[in-house]
Amino acid sequence: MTKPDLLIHAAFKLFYQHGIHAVGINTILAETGVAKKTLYHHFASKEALVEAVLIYRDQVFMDWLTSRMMAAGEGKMAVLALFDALDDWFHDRVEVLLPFKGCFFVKANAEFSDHTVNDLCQRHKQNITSFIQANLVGDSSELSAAYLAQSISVLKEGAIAQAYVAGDLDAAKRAKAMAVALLK
Amino acid sequence: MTKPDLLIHAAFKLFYQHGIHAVGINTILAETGVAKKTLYHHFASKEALVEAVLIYRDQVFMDWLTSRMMAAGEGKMAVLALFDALDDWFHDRVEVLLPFKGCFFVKANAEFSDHTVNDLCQRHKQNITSFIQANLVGDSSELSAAYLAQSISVLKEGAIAQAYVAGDLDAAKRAKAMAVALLK
DNA sequence: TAAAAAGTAGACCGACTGGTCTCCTTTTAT
DNA sequence: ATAAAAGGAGACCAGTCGGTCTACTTTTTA
Repeated sequence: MTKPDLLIHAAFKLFYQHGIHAVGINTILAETGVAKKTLYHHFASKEALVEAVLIYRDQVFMDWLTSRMMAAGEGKMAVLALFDALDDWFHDRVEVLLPFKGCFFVKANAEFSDHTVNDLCQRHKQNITSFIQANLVGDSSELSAAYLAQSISVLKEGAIAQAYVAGDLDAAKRAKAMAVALLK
Repeated sequence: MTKPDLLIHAAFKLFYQHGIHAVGINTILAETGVAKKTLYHHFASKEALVEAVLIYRDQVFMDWLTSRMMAAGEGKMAVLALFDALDDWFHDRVEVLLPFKGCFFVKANAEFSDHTVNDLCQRHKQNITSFIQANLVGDSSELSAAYLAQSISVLKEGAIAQAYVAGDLDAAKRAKAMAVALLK
């Protein structure tokens, strides 16, 4: 693994667990054994590393989610599979996502205001909603695909937040039941 | 207003907007004009102030929410009024909650791990779910009040997260529509 | 009115932050 | 083989962090 990737992986793990402001650059260095000079050779600043971490997590999460959804079929089947995937995530059955600690983008977004980080988080959320919507167009429904996709997103966000903050690890199952009713 | 209250108000405003770790004690002092000694006369540490702020916000939020729900009637009517209240909050029509910046407890929870703060956030969420549940017991339904209350909580959390992170300010309206279907 | 409590201003402290720099070694590519 | 790039170890920097302390003033209370 290249040094930048090594740093991004370690940084994500620490940021995800303890928060971004709570983790100093020196902690990441100590964790990886990488020299400070090397870090600043590849990243202009901590901020740049944070952004790289967000982009990395976006890719990992989207790749995982899309593959899980596509494997389940098309249209509504794919959308409902989203909640099965979430359920696996909450119960730590998805290694690539690391032990469940809520949504990294929601958490990162909470630590900044009027910042590039916020844009990256918003874009990540919009990407997911767009992907859901793409699976819904064409399906017969009196409700528009856009409206349905946004509703599904509400269920998805709610399940994640409820599972993490309130410790309700079965939130995805309830969210799925509501999604079934919505898409029927 | 007493000094402790003054500090708590200003601290909440700053923490809510910029994050807890991002706001130093000196910023709060400068904002309020209070002397550092006075702050440490009333609070043992920044941590103690943070906890006081969480308790304060819990009270303000719960008072507002319960009064909005009770004013709408009983049972399902109260529960559905929750989403109307959220819609007002998202659109900055609720002065006591300050301009909408997402859920303070979700944000605070994101900045700590294995900490008193996390317990306070979890308890806040559980209090709300319990209150919802209390409005649902007795209502005829094949689903238990506990299950319904948790589902409503998923919708509520989802609406807040979606409104804040994705900028979908009408998320409460969609959540309400799903709540109507759920409680029917 | 006098003692006690609460408040102010700000110097000061050690610890830590993100970031720079020097010196030296290892790896890579031509 | 050799030059360039990447990496390591860590001293060092200015700034900021939470928190303490002194000296003095204001407010409250009995």
